[in-house]
Amino acid sequence: MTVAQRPSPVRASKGEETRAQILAAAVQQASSAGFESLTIGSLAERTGMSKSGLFAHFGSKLDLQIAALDEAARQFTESVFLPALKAPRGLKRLRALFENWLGWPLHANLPGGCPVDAATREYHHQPGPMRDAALERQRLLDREITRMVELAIETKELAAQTDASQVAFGLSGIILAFYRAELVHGRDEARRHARQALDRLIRQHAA
Amino acid sequence: MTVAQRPSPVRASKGEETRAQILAAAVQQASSAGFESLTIGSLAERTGMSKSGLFAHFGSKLDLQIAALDEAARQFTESVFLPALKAPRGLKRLRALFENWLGWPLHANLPGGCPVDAATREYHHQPGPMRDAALERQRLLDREITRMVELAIETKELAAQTDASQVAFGLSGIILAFYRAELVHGRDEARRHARQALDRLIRQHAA
DNA sequence: GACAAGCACGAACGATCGTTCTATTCTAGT
DNA sequence: ACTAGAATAGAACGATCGTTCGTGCTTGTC
Repeated sequence: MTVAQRPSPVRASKGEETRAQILAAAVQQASSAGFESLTIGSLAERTGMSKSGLFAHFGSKLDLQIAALDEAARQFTESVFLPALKAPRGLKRLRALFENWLGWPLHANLPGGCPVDAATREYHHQPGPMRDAALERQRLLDREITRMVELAIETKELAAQTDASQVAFGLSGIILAFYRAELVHGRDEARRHARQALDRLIRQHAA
Repeated sequence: MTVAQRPSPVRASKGEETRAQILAAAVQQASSAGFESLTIGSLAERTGMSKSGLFAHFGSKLDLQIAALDEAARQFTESVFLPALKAPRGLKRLRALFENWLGWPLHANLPGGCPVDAATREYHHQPGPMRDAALERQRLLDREITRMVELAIETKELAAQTDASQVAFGLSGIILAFYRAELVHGRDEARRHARQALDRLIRQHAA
């Protein structure tokens, strides 16, 4: 969920190509069943490779998990964050981010919602590289969102005394509640509630 | 002169007692590492039992997981929901529920937040008894919260035209954002943001 | 004190886990 | 076209998974 880190070359080598395929499958599986479900065996079957052949691309299960987390963050940046930057700074951009975010799991075929969120929940109590990586991503994300809110203050669309981090808190709550409501009440009702909640949040802090 | 030697006044049978101990450990572990991490072996080590001895209490891993989910829901009802019912209906009760909820994971030593939430995320894409049970719990919870909001409308503390389910959506978002912010920014800041978000939510729908 | 029932243990099962080897196939630069 | 190195497969390892089975303790009842 941060800035892109690797521009893709024109033609990747065979190895990098299959590695990318593996990671794509890994992200999907992690989204729906958690990063701990990323077993070498199941992933090998899913991609039609041998266990050892797949394993050789990463060297250890932990490295595979971290690579999958990075890939999930990269996808988020690519599908949600960067497109929002095309909108003019301020509320328009904030709303664009929000809409991209709501549609992301469906569009990217990530049935379990944001994988980084899943990882954060999964590892927050188990010290180690996965926990560190997930929390770092979340911090970065928070910083980006807060910055976007600050831009909306600078454009005077939000009141000058607005607490940007408080708005970011509210925004993350709407997204999280949306993912939950999507499961409990269905997509349409979840969208309706989420949009209304965002409108109310913005209205409340409007200049 | 028969000495009735009963260690505790109302003592459940030995079996039920150890079963309860196992479930208590299971709920804690599920909270921090997910229900899929509930392996017979690790749970046996944690409780100082043998694998087969522990296993005999449940008959299958699935039954153990479901029992753990039920126990988590029972704990939530006992520690969060029922105490709130002592407050007078309306906003007071809603606020009591909210405060109990915020403090629950810490007080109940559930480092990973609400286990039912964790289960919902973990299984929502894998059809089966766990998914069904988790979603059913969430629906029940939503109904209870919505009902509490409706009571606050009846007491005229909230506006008559308030959409109770929308307020319930907002409330769940605040709770979810709180759990997340607790990990990313620490408990104090998370509490501050959560309380202010609740105040704003209530003010917005106040009569 | 005998006896049935409830309860826990230890050993073992097949399956799968992550990982390490060696061997074979394929790709890419010349 | 040749070849060095990258990429993949296959077999096997010890560990752990969920589960079964047979056995021995406890416990409460006659």
